[in-house]
Amino acid sequence: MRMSQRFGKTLRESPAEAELPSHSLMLRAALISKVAAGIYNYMPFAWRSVRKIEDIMRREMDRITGQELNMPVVHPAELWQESGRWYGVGPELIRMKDRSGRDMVLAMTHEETVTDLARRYIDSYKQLPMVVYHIQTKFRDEPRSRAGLIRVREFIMKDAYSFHGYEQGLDEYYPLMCEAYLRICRSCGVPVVQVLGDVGMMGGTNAHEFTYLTESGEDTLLSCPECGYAANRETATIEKGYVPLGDGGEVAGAEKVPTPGMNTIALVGAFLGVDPRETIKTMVYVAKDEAVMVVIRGDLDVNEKKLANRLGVAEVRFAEPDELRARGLVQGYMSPVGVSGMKVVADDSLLGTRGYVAGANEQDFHLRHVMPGRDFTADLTADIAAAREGDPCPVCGGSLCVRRGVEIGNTFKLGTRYSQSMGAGFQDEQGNLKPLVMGCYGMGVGRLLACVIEENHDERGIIWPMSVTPYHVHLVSLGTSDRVKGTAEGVYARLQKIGVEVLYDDRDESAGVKFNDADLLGMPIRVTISERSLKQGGAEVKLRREADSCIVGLNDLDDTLCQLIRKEMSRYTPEEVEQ
RNA sequence: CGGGGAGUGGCGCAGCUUGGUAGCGCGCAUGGUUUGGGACCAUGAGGCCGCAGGUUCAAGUCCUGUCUCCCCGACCA
Repeated sequence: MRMSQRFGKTLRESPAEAELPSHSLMLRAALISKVAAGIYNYMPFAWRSVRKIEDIMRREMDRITGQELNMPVVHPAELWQESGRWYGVGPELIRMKDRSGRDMVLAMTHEETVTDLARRYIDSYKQLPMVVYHIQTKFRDEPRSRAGLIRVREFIMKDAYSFHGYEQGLDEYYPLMCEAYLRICRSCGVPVVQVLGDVGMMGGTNAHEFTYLTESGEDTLLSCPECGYAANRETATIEKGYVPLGDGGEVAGAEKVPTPGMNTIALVGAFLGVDPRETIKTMVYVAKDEAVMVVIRGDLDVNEKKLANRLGVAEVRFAEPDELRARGLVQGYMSPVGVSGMKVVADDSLLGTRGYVAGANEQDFHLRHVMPGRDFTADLTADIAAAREGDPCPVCGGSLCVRRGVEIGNTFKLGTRYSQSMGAGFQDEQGNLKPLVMGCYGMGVGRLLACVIEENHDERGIIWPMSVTPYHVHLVSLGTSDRVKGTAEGVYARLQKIGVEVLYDDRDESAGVKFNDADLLGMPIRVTISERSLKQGGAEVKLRREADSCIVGLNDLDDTLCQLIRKEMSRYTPEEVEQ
């Protein structure tokens, strides 16, 4: 490729809209160009990288028996009505009508279409397991796009789907996919951590996210530096410990005590001389118009996402003060003791026999010796506690850290969520009709590209990993003499002939312009041919990621470059990644 | 959807307070001199100042509405 003919040119200044390095560099290097909020053109250089990333994904999917196919972007609404998501998913699903008035949707994911395929073509256990994938456009009308390609509305995704006869089959296959995901990211020069994820609206039983850790990420996760435990904030658990009875005796009967003005856990605890762990915190949430009383040990906080999941609703909100008053509840002095007509959800931190301080449902009064199970009963007891910085790790008890990251991929054990609603079954060895057990696995191509740059750049520009670089070599000629130009042209032709991907800066620009563009564009190897280099014996060869350069004789140049490319490439060849 | 900010040649910005010929840098075109870290000189091209109303003799500038974009939050497989 000749720079003089390149479609797209570099910018000296970063466009005002860019905040993240990856966004700014992609705009300055003319890798992407915005069409609308969250909708981008991929320019030729970026597209070359995209294709290489896709090929890495293909390699890894094929390696674990994936079969590539292609499913459409526009789906008939019927499929989504069958799965139920036509009714459950909000405005992020673009709905439209075709010319005959038929309801259609723009694909935001492909569980429906792939399940439709499975029910047509999978009949027997003999065909299982079956794994298909495609790399294709998705559209999600997100409320807010941000940060260039990190979060967009239209994007390319590699999504794979596996079909199994039994849970056990999925359990056996699932780790292979996780390993493939780690290998893909490693091959692209992006370090990721595998974290426990929330199953969210996808349904299913088990999920992981593959997250690139960066402060500018939008995902929050908790990780344990001691043992490596890592989980999304929405699903992270903590070791809550059990608070034994102070005196080891029996729990006395509940006793009302005056606590004037003590309307927070901290105030009550200090006033009565008890640890917050010996108190019950009571809140009222509203889930789908139903008020729910939520209790948790006083030192802990409620994770609203966990609570919503437990209640089977999309979201919960804090009850308004007048909603509390309408039920005769006094803010700051609430508890489930003596309250009827409301569902009570208790965090499992309140399990066990001991007395707590709780509200008396009366202004300026609390109760001592309140015992869950005796003085009130919960309709549902579950883990609804929020994991916070410094909380004990559920695995080893170490101190959890809050980290931010970008979710590049995710894996789900879907189970029979879609096969059941859409009637995708198979016959087992006994001839019984069973629903297919499914897994689904997504990975964002553009997002991964953005993370490649986010991870691999310096203040001068991009530093492409050899595995996904648009071109292997950036050939720069300096000066306009026939000798220099002729030599550079010859090298350009020869390298192309032996299969090296060369970007040749043949422009009549000053050295500064060319070097700065080379640094910004970031090809891993730069080859400079000038009067000076020829005088020194050949061409100057420099790695983008290193400061030093060396002179290589023109006769040795081809071999040297091929070796260098191979060596650089090997840095991104995945070894077996431990599960 | 809530809070904040911004729309002026391709990019970065000034001009708006106090209405009166639309400017600067980069980029682009042509000619010349340059050529190892964003060269220089000269001459040019390119803008319904987001859009629509209104006020005014006169609106980039004042008023109203509207659209779009960015950031934070909510949301998000």
